[in-house]
Parts: sequence; structure tokens; C-alpha cells
Amino acid sequence: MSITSPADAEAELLGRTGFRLVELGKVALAMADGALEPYGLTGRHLRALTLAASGVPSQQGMAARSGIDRTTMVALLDDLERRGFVRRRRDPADRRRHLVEVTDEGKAVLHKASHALDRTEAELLGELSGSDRRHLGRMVEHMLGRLRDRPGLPPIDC
Amino acid sequence: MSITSPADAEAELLGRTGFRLVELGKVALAMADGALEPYGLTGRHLRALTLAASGVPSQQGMAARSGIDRTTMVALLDDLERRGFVRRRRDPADRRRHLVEVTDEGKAVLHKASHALDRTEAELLGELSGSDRRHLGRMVEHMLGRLRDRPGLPPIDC
DNA sequence: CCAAATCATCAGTGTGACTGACGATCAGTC
DNA sequence: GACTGATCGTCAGTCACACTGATGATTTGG
Repeated sequence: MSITSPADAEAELLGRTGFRLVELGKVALAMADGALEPYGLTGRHLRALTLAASGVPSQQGMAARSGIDRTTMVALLDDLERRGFVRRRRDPADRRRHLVEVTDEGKAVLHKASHALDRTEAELLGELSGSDRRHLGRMVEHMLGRLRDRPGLPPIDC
Repeated sequence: MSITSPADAEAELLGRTGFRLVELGKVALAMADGALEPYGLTGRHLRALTLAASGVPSQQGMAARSGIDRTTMVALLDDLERRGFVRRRRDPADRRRHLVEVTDEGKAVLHKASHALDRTEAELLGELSGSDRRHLGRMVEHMLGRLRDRPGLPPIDC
């Protein structure tokens, strides 16, 4: 399809499914950040906290795994530590490393944040039926699966 | 559902449809920027160019319509003008305003960019069937329709 | 024991958009 | 016609944010 009238140019750009998906992604991120805000967390903080909870050994390992820059990871963990959600401890087995362990407070906030995200997700998906949600999930999964290790794509650092 | 084991925490976060949608949006944006790059355009340049083509009168009107900051719009149009894609002219009816008109070169690049985005979209949607694509489009549309004028959401400035 | 590699960190840099101000112009009022 | 307030485009300064490159501490392998 080609551009027929000048006034259609905008509609043609904005109407693309790709553009809508970009828009939807931004809205979803904004909603998640909004839901996390009462806990003083951003999406990246949560990502870092989750990585710590999943037992990734070193900070650089967490950075590599998530695509977050290693120096940014330091700052994120600084925040989380200041708030008492994680604790850094030298790895006795390799004293270059810091073991990042989630405190009880960190676990509690992770739990609460998880529920907040559940509510956000419910709001995001709106009145979509169960089968619609499954279908959507499958299609998104399918697209991401094919594209994820496409050359030249930046890592998704959340 | 609650977190059962630490190792599941990451999967639970990353497996959410909301998170996947954020990821897909970022991938889609990166692909679009990649497709536009040969023409020296970014998504925002294209958005500005499209706004100019659709006949929005003033620069500030374009900014307001798109959510792009007014000073950023100046810079975008500076770029586009330097490349000869648009031309600024005082509005004779209101000499405060600049009429932004798309040059023939601008129209040509808009046309080529549109085709590039078509190809990107084909790659993004992959092997989804026609009915899947329609279903996806309807669902995305439905979600965006409900969420778009939700309070507190930032404008989508592309 | 030494060289190279790895880890966490930090200071400096750079990019990108926003804030606030400016001169120019217009619309409405007296 | 002069005055006031609003709007337009622009620019300089600022701010947030993440990245580059370097550093000291530590480990690993020869």
C-alpha cells in the first residue's frame, strides 16, 4: 500500500501493527513503573533484585545476564543495599566477587512487587478472554523466539 | 501465584505477558530504527516528517500532537531541513508561525522509509497467518484503546 | 613467583531531552 | 492607536542517565 493523500501519511505510520506494539510496550512499561513506584523501585531495580534472588553469583554475571551495564548494576545494587533489600558480602571462595543476597525485607518487597505486577497485568490485558490471552502469549512468544538472537539487536535491559 | 523457589523468581518476572510485551516493543523499535538508518532517519525523524506531511500547521502543534517536546521538535526539523527533506516558511497569515512543508526529496524518502517499514513489519510478524495477524491487531488495538487516556501515562513520543 | 585475567568500583565523558528565558508576533481591550 | 496577555519559534543552560576507561584487589595458570 502506498501513500495516497498527505493526511493519510500519519495514519499509515501510526496504524502499523509494529508501531502499535512499540506503543503498547511503552505503556506496559510505564504501568509497571507506576505500580512499582510505591515501593521505591523501578523496573530495573526489580530486575536486579530478581537476578539477585535467582542466585546469579557475581555482579558482573548479573549484568551480563540481564544486558544491564556493569557500572549501572553497581548503582542499582547501591540503591537496593541502601534500602536494605540486598546485602553484599565478599565471596569467601573468590574474594574478588561480591555475593549479593536478598534480605528478608528484599524478599518481602519482591513479593509485594510481584502482586502489584499481577494487578498491572490484569489491567493491561483488560477484558481479554482466557483463550485470547493464551493466543496472544503464544504469538508474542513466537515472534520473540524468532527475533531474539537476531544480529544487531540490543539486549533488552528492562 | 507466589514465588516458590528463588530460582523461579527470574522466570516468573520474565515470563509475564507484560514483560514480554515490553521486550517485543523494544525489539520492534530497534528493528524499525535499523530499517530507517540507511536513510539517515530515526523513528522520531520519521514521526516529525510524517506530521509535516499530514499538514499539521505549526511546529508546536506538531509537538503537542506527537508528545515530542517542543524544543526537541525544533532540533528534529533542523535535521530534516539540513537534509533537504522539509522547508520552513513563515506563515503569511500568522507571522509567528512556520509552515513546514515536505520537499520532493522528503516525499521520496518518506515513500522509501514506508517500504522499509513494511519489510520490517513482515519480519517482525514472521510466519503469523493472516487471521493471526488480524487477531493480534484487534487485541492490541483493544488494549491500547482502553489504556490510552489512562491518567498518568506519558505520551508516546515514538 | 610472575603475568594475565577477572571483579567491583569510580571519575570523567557524552548523549538526549527538558527548563526557563528571549524576541517577535498576534488578539483583545480600553 | 497603545496596552496587556498569550502564542510562536528558538536557544542556552541544566539535568538525568548510562557508557568509557582506568584503578586496586584478587585469582588463575604457567
